[in-house]
Amino acid sequence: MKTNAAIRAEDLAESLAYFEDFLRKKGFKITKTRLRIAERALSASGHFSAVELWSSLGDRGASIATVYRTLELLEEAGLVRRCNLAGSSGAVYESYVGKRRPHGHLVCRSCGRVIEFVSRDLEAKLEEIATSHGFCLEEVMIQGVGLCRECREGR
Amino acid sequence: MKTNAAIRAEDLAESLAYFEDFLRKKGFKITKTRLRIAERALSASGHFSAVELWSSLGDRGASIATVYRTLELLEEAGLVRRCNLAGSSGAVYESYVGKRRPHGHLVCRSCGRVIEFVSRDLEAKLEEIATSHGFCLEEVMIQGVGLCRECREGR
DNA sequence: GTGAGTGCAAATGCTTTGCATGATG
DNA sequence: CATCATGCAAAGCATTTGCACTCAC
Repeated sequence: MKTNAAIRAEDLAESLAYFEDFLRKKGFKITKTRLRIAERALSASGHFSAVELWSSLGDRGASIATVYRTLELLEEAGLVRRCNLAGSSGAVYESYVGKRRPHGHLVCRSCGRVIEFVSRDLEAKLEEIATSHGFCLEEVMIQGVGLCRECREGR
Repeated sequence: MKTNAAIRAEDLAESLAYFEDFLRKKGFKITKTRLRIAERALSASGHFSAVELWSSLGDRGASIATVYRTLELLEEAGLVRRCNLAGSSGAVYESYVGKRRPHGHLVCRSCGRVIEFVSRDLEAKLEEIATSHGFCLEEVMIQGVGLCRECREGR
């Protein structure tokens, strides 16, 4: 699992502090294991699976069960997003540190590359559609599947 | 599994004929089992899982393995779409008979209800974004998660 | 010290696969 | 009658759960 060199140390620290607050407010305990998992998850670049995160922690890091349990907490805290990218069998996660805005994904069905994009127009339009159905929109998942430039041009 | 009263018999027949053609062209065999599964899948209303389809066929219908294998063929033929709706653990499928246009879903996180919508604006916008990234868009999955009118108004 | 958190291993649920048998072109 | 399709059961994988032990508060 790659960690992001571009992530600002202060953003990470802020998010970790936020996570601690979240745990306190919910009456959950602040444990070394939770913080270890949170730090790794939040500083990840790109998308990662629970198993990838788990193995990147190495021995004595945490058990896979606890990784799943902690990722759920991080998601609840709004610090991490779980998404089902087309083509992958399981769920993948992404850190929201430094980019809280919702965004969409373009997934290349050939090389698996994921391109992220943000579009207020798209969000606004979907919000409008939801409202017209009396639906209260909380989360948006927009995904396009196809071929990226590199794969179209013969790699 | 519900079958759709609103589906037109001629649409279904046309799609089944198309599936047979597809099988012939690909050199696959046209078997009773495949046609049985196809007919049920194509005439379904709403979303259904492979297991739901399988159990709706009853004894002597088909094995679950063959249901999966046939759904894959139907998807390849473009007659059925497989989608990962938020909240459900496995994949669900939907028939494209009578509504070939791509469409999005609003999924209620409380009752699981799925509202379908079609928006050319949304599609066009996503197409535009993809193009600007040199990405060749083949398939679109748009999903909103939240609360439907009924659940917001206290069921 | 007490209850929540953790690791472990077993259980689960969905999906795929290997292989012997059966049906299709 | 040669293949491909099917059923069955077993395997696979991601994820969840039960339970005894450990740690944070």
